[in-house]
Amino acid sequence: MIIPIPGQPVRGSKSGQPIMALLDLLGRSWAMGIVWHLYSGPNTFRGLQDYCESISPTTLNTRLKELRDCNLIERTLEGYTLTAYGKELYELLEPMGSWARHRWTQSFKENNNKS
Amino acid sequence: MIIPIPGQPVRGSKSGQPIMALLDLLGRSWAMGIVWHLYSGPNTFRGLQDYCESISPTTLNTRLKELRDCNLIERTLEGYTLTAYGKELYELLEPMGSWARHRWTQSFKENNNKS
DNA sequence: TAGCTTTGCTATAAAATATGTAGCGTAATG
DNA sequence: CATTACGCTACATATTTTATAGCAAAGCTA
Repeated sequence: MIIPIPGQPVRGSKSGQPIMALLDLLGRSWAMGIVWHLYSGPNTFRGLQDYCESISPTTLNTRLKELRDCNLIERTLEGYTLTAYGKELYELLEPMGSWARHRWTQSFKENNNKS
Repeated sequence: MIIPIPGQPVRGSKSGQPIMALLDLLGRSWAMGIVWHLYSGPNTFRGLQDYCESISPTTLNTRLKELRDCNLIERTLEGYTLTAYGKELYELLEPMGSWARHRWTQSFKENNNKS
């Protein structure tokens, strides 16, 4: 699996615009979920496996490697942890949580009238 | 493919927490790229195909259906367009663009010293 | 120190998802 | 009519993810 690094061609962008590389990275299964979860504190491999109910160890390991290579997480004595960059990214992701709960959920209620 | 709707079980969350449903939806290939791109204006199926250099029509069509079912895009006379909800979501995504350019890119430069 | 448990992870096969290519039906244009 | 562009479907192939088993290393515990 190609590691999406800004400035290098990635899935969906030959120019390797940073945002495209980031969307590629975060678009892989479980990537955002891992970042989201680690914000609540460091966790072990098995702990993450439990959190991501249906992730396979193969995929978890692949994702962890990618996120490490992309400077978002690192390993410490306490387990996998968000780096400073990872925390910054989480903080950008966070507003999506309340938006999803309050606004997005609402949108499904408006559509009873649809076909 | 299961459409991730808040409140219903989705990939990675039996409880269907809205944020998990959203991460599932946006985590699918090209989903974020489509939202990102449509913010610059309505576009046609073929226009989106060109933008997403390597997407197949099959996947594009699947993704468009999902995004429509999830109230983020709709079809108008001008082509596919972000809904008001889609625009709100884009605005949450937008800060990631400059973060990727300025901060994330920087993180790769710091790591020359690594193994 | 021998056994048991936990942890991080690999191997492998099967299932799910995405790509690549061809091309159909419709509508507009000439 | 013929040509073109559009939205999309079909289908075979390739890639990615899951599911399951299990191994090697480290930490108890007796």
